[in-house]
Amino acid sequence: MKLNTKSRYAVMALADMAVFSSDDAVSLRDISLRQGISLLYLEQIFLKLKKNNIVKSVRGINGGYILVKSPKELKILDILLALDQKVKTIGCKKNSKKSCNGKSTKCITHNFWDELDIHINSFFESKKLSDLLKNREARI
Amino acid sequence: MKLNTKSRYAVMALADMAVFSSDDAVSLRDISLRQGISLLYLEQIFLKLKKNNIVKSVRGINGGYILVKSPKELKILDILLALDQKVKTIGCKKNSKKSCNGKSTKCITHNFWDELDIHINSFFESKKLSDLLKNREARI
DNA sequence: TATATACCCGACTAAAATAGTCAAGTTTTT
DNA sequence: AAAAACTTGACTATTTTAGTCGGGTATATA
Repeated sequence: MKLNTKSRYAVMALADMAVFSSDDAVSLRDISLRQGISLLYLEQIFLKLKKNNIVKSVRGINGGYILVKSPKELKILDILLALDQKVKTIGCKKNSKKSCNGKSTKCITHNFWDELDIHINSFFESKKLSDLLKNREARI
Repeated sequence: MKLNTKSRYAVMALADMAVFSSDDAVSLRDISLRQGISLLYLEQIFLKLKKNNIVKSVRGINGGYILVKSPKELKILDILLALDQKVKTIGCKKNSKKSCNGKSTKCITHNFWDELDIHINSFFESKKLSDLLKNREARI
């Protein structure tokens, strides 16, 4: 049970932007160098972040990306959703279109998975990007 | 971010055992029929549950499996651990042997993933098998 | 206005994980 | 003896993941 790298790198990259924020756009090249994430991969990730209005882009020679919201307002959940990272443990059986059929023995675990989803989602909902920056060491 | 089927089926199967508990062992054949899970697959799952002392087996013609602990004492976490289902979101980068190297910018997200793990693990730690049975409908 | 920088975007692929099956047992009750 | 049920390792097809590739487009600055 783990988050995929796209989600993790997205959070990492946005945290990087928050740390190195200025009025200027932050280029993927800089993030790539600082965080050790492939530039090509970052492009793919930021495409989704842009589509989901987490960042906006500035094209051209001094271009890059800018956070749409302040780190204090940006929920981690929004980042994960932008990367299609649904927190879904899946109820009952794998392929059931309807998550439950009528037979209730098959649904013994159903409510439990729902609870788990709520538990995890509320964590991501409560955490803001700025929360990640709090405990880090002062020095770069 | 989801639990694999082995883990989910394990919880489902054990919940089934708890519901249909008696002094006798419960056969995998019965669980398979009731829960619609492949018998062969259940065998693989129960092998691990047995190795990890979640169930004990009774061989022979009226054999099957018996819960080692009562559902009230059996933590969901123990079940997941038996299936190798570590709740590890992975810190920092994928392949780093040491989860952090000295450069602290790379560890911006590190504490956050740790917090997430703790959050999820404490959920599984607090929930017992008996908790799954509470809300289910009275009728089979 | 040339050009380098940086975003844009779909398609592709290798590798790993997952879900599940198969074969060939052993044990125990009736 | 025979049938039910557990035991175990190996095998495989499918799916997912992680990441690359190629060929764009936009724009600031020299």
